[in-house]
Amino acid sequence: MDDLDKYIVKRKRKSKKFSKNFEKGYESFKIGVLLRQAREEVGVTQKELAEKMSTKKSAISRIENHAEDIRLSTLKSYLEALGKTLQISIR
Amino acid sequence: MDDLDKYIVKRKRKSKKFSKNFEKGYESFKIGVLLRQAREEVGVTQKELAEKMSTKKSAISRIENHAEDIRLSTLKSYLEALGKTLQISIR
DNA sequence: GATAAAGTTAACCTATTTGTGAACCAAAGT
DNA sequence: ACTTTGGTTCACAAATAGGTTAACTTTATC
Repeated sequence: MDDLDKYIVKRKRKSKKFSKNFEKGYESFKIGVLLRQAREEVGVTQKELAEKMSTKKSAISRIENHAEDIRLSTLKSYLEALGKTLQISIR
Repeated sequence: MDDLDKYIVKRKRKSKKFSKNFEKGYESFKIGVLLRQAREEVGVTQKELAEKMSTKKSAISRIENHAEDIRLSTLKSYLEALGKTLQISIR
């Protein structure tokens, strides 16, 4: 079981809402996890990232956990602050 | 000169703002053009698309021309209404 | 087990996106 | 010339994302 799986099990225990959203496969949730993974890969804290994005750590946490939707510009800026880029394509 | 090029030349003639945004390479603009291309490829009108998205043709036009930013969910629903899917990846 | 660092959540407020209706333009067909 | 169809733009209302602060929890470190 990898780290992501562990994390999911843990969150499911803690939060009914999280669990339900996860079953439904909400995009919102998935993008949050993707972003968190990207951040942890780079090894930067929410606070550090927040500073680069000129916002607060609480906003980062919200994006990674709660946020129902996200603007494209926010997505881009989150990733660019990590030195990554967003690839978008249409299939 | 392909259709996209022709379209861009035409819009530049008509609109200073469009032209300036295009030079700057705003994401917002590019995504609109991408979406319009996808729609035209499928051969559906703004009105038809709007109906599938439960919205109005004016909203579609705004997304394709004006919109400065867009929500991920809106992007997804636009494309899904065309029978396409959005691929997102992080580099 | 106290302290600090990292993360979560809630509340409030503001900014922005999206819904909507109406007026308008251009092109195409009648 | 009139009508229809597709598209654009504006103005206003409604919905929602994001900024901010503060209190709280968790985890790590001493």
